[in-house]
Amino acid sequence: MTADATKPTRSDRPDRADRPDRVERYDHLATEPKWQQRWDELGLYKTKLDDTRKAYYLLTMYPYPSGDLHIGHWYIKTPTDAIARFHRMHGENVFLPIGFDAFGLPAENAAIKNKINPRDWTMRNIENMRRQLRSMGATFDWDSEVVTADPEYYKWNQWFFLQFLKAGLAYRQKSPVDWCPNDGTLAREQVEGVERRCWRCGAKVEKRDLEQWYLRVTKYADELLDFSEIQFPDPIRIQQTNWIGRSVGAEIVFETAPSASHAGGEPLRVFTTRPDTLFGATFMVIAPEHPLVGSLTAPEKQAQVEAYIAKAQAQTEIERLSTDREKTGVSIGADAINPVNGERIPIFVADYVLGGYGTGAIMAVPAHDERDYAFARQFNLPIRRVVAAPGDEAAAVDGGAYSAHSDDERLVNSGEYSGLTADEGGRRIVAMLEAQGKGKAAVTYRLRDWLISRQRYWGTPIPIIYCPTHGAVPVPESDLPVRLPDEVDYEGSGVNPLTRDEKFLNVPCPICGEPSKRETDTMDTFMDSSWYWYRYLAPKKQDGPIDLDLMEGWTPVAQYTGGAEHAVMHLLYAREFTKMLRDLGMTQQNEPWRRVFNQGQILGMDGERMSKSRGNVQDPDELVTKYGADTVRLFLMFMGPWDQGGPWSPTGMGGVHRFIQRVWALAMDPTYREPGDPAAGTLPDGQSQEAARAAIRAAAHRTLRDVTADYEAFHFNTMVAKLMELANTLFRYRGSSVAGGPEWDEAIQLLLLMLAPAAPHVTEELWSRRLAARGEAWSSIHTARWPEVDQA
RNA sequence: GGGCGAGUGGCGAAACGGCAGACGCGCCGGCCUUAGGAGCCGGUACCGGCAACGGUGUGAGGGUUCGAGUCCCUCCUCGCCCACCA
Repeated sequence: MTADATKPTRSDRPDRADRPDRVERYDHLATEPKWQQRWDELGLYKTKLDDTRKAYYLLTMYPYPSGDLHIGHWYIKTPTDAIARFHRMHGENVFLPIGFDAFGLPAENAAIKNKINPRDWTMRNIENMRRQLRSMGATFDWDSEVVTADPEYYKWNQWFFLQFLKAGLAYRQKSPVDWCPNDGTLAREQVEGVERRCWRCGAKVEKRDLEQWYLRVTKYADELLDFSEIQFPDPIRIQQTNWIGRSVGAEIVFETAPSASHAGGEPLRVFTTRPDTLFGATFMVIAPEHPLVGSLTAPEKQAQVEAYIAKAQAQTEIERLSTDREKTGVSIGADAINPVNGERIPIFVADYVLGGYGTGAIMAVPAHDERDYAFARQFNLPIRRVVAAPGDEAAAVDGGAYSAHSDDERLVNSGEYSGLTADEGGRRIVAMLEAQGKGKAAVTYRLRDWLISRQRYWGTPIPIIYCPTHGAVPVPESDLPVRLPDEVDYEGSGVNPLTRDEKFLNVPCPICGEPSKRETDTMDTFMDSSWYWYRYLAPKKQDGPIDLDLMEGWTPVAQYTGGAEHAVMHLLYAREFTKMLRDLGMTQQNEPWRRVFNQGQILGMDGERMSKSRGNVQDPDELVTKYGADTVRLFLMFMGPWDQGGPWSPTGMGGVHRFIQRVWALAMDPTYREPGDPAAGTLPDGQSQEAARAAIRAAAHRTLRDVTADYEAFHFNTMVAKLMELANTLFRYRGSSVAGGPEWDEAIQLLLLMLAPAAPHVTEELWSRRLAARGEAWSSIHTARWPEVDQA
């Protein structure tokens, strides 16, 4: 950068003009836009997808255009950009696309509040975010951009849904939602307080059963537990494993006993992980949602049971599963018969059993399960121990459940199975039940099918038409996309406006032409985010969602980076989606990505999540104007380990800024002697010239070795620290007899190359001056090759 | 409640099981300056000492080891996630 007359820098102010020893200082305001424009003109970051070089697909989670792009977005994107540049310098063909996760609830909230169209709100935010993301000098290939609210994108969500439907991977089922009489379905975050009131109108929130669409992802439960083709950080792998929650046990069929109000003989299936404790079952518990509750409940218990079910429905699953909560439940006035010994045991309905897990019913063994124990104590039910260590058989169970079983324990009080080990006894009991058709070995999962229906406007319409004679009819593929109407009137309420939109609603049945109604639910936005990186490869493709040839060459994605808050949901849904694509025959791939890294999250200065409503967002624009994009980039990498995050604090930004100025000074003016340095111009510790030259060379190559390793391991904070150390070392030699010599020159060259991925503008500027000074033709530092370590 | 992480100077943080605190901020001192909220050099874990040096130190308590910030157990505190926020 040459001194610009319109923008005086510190060094060329008039009162400085008489100071010839002053070094020209780096002016980010002039330099950064200049190079950004140059890179754009040269198309430096447009990826040729059909190139033969080694492909490196680097994917960063696309942002939600919330309208408050904050420093946290930069914290995510900046190191990713540095990784891209690092790989380019290794000669790889790097693809780093970007897009926007444009559907979702916040746009609707803003629309209702401010009476604007969600599309306008979203697109305005996207426009601003594009500008901000460009200002950081990131190497995104904008030609590949994807916006999920674009009909050309969501059309393919609909297409995928229809394929899944055909393949039997999608189905419709009733399931409960949180419902407000004024605002319709509510998200969890829209239900406030223990009172469970609507955030918008304060009305009491109810549960309502709606017909909703599911994707059959539980089909992949076992396969999802296999992580051999995907490198996850350990915590993510563990969280997904727990989420899928594979339990091995048995399904056992109890029968209801005859009573005054009931003939009996009705099968009641339970799942248990401990079939060995079947003789210890002293009662049975069914979930409030269990389909047989109504028919089994004795008339005199009816009122009590109904009241209990109503109460249970007002609670969240998290509350229901809380183990330190007092157990509640009511007897339904019916008994079940234990298939192993014919014993009659009472049936209760209790909320600690969930309708959605296992069979929605359990055999309760209070001696060997903590929850059953607590319930038994609460209701004075018998507790019978059936597993014990030798000599311990008679010991009472009163301190709590005794659930551990070790090798020296044997079954007791278990009829002909007494004396066997728990494992052996369990196996034989299951075998016996199986022979009688009263049970079988079984595996259950905590993972549930993916509920994709949302009672919202701002999402992908589910392409179904309900005909009075033909039922749920898929929209023909040729009629896709089912477009969201542009005109939308919320009438100040959260209720999905599609349900009132006559033009949208009324269509003929595709089969018979009779007047029919469109589905008004839209899709979960996790659907959008489950395949967007495939679309990046051919975002304008008209005749299909994905270019399958490019897909084979570029995916699985080499590296995916994003926030740890997505550990289970997005990162699991997307894996499921890829497996479904495979089962549709579109690909052979089993996993969407090869390697995933999770960065930490930048919180506000108050330690809370950054959001406009909390008023704790840090706007990156101010910082860029003040310090320059390079300083902000470097600071974000330097502040701590990338996977850690933490509260935002700009303290220390000045130190990074100073480092950049020092690099500038080293490269621009090696022979300058600092007047404030008593040792300026002398070699440290009375070193000989030869020793000094060797020391410079050793420092540069040692740094290269360490910095290369740090880039590879995403240890950006120590990478910056090591470059600072090298700069400090070089500063000790600045102005001395070795400064400007060949070893010095090599060290400067390495320093610039190593810094280039992290601080692309200042290094490009210094690089261009360096080439000019040598009379060499210009070429971008970002196309230079990463240097080789020479540890001579 | 459950799952997953994290606790190290005044602050952000370093540290293959091997001299704890690299690097940076802040602070203190010096230099250079008409000037300094610029730049440069030096110091800075804590307690004691002018100093050499001595003692104490990685949330608390136990354990493994020749040796533990690091590995194991118990506990405390904080953060993230728990299926309609994305």
